[in-house]
Amino acid sequence: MQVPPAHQPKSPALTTFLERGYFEQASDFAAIDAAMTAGMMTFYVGYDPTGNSLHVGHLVQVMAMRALQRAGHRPIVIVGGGTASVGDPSGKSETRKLLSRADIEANAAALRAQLSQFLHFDSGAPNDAVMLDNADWLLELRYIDFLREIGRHFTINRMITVKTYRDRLDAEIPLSFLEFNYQLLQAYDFLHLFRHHGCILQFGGSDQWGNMVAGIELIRRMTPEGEPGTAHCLTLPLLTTADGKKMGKTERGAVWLDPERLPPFDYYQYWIGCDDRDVAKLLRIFTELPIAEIAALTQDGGAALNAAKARLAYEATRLLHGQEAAETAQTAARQAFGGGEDWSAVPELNLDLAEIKLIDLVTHPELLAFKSKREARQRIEQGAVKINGELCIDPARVLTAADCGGAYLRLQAGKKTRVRVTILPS
RNA sequence: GGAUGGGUGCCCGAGUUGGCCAAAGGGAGCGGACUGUAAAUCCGCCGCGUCACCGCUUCGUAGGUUCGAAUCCUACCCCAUCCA
Repeated sequence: MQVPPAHQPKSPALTTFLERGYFEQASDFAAIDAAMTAGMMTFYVGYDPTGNSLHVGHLVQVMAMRALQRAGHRPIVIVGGGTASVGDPSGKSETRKLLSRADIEANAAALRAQLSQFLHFDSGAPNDAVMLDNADWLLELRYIDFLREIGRHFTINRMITVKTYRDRLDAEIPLSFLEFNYQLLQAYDFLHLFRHHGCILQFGGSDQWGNMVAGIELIRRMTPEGEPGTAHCLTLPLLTTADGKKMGKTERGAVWLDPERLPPFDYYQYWIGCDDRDVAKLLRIFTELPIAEIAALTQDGGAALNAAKARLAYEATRLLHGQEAAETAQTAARQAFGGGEDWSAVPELNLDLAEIKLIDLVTHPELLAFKSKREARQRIEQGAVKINGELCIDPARVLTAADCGGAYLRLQAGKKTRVRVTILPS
């Protein structure tokens, strides 16, 4: 394990990694730098297809891949269709449930769609990203052959020193043989990619360190004398916010990249609501603004940071959802939170009703500004709700089409919720 | 398998001589004020409802005693530590 040397790396890609904050540690910093300097390098990142959407917590890795691809290197995205049926025990305190093939395939498709926002897969360039499913080579493995060829290179003595296994054993939480094999399979993935796709670098979160190193060692042992047998890995930092929480988690749940789960407007708001202390860091990691520009945006501090946050939110939203969505979100945010009256870009809620009580509106399942009527009543009475800019403290107030002033009603509930409501019986 | 301690609201954690307990305190969260859609601070809320002092459902699960139970009894489940 090496930390980056004091001197600057030679490759643009690694330079970017360092200055933007994607780098944590590497197996051999100088060798990776050399490989990146030499020309197009192939690297890979693995994903567990256990969910159908990525969230902001995954985004550092995505941005890092994007940076490397922009620097001319070739990403391979492994979707762990094979390993998902085993389950990575890393960072998990419990044995996880297994997924069906159909789920895995659907999740893989969703993953590819989201990554396509950040990486090019089909541009025709030599460094187009490639997505592979490790089920393609893992499922056909034959047990005895695998044991003889791969298993012989691993010692139990060494394997149980890996932190993720160590922790499980120390805590005496059952670690099944199935899960124990995860490391071998991931190492085998790396070997497969090394041999068949010329992949020499893997990166991932620091919880993947042990698995990645296992791959490097396997490759070294399996490579005949005289052939280049080096592979490398590096880890990305786990981001936390200034108040010590994991990036991308809010009380309302994860910050999803899927617009069906989290509309662009809310995605934009997530970024703009960040802590002052995090702005510069977030701009470096989640946007592609030049470092000098970021410095200029954030140098004044104080209220001037709001401009930087707006830029952060805009850029981050643009990368994920495109320019149009980003502009819409920006316009909507300025109107809704800046006291504007033109809410045409603000998210809307259409009600096919003649009338609705304020308390019912605010707890409407699609809005859920407050999670129960009891809470809603209290908040309304505390002055949390404004209708068309007017404070309304009567939970029983009845709203009709007349309140929409011909178009829509501007509802603000608490600090975050801004919705354009139309009440119109069909 | 045996012994002991323990399971309380989102989390931590009081409460177990039965009523004053919807349950102290802290944290998180939410709302308001102040600000800059930030932080800090202050005030308020923080089980649910057709809701000010009313009703309903909560203190591992299921029964029981009692006018009344988180608090007592019985069985069961789970957790921690120690012994075998």
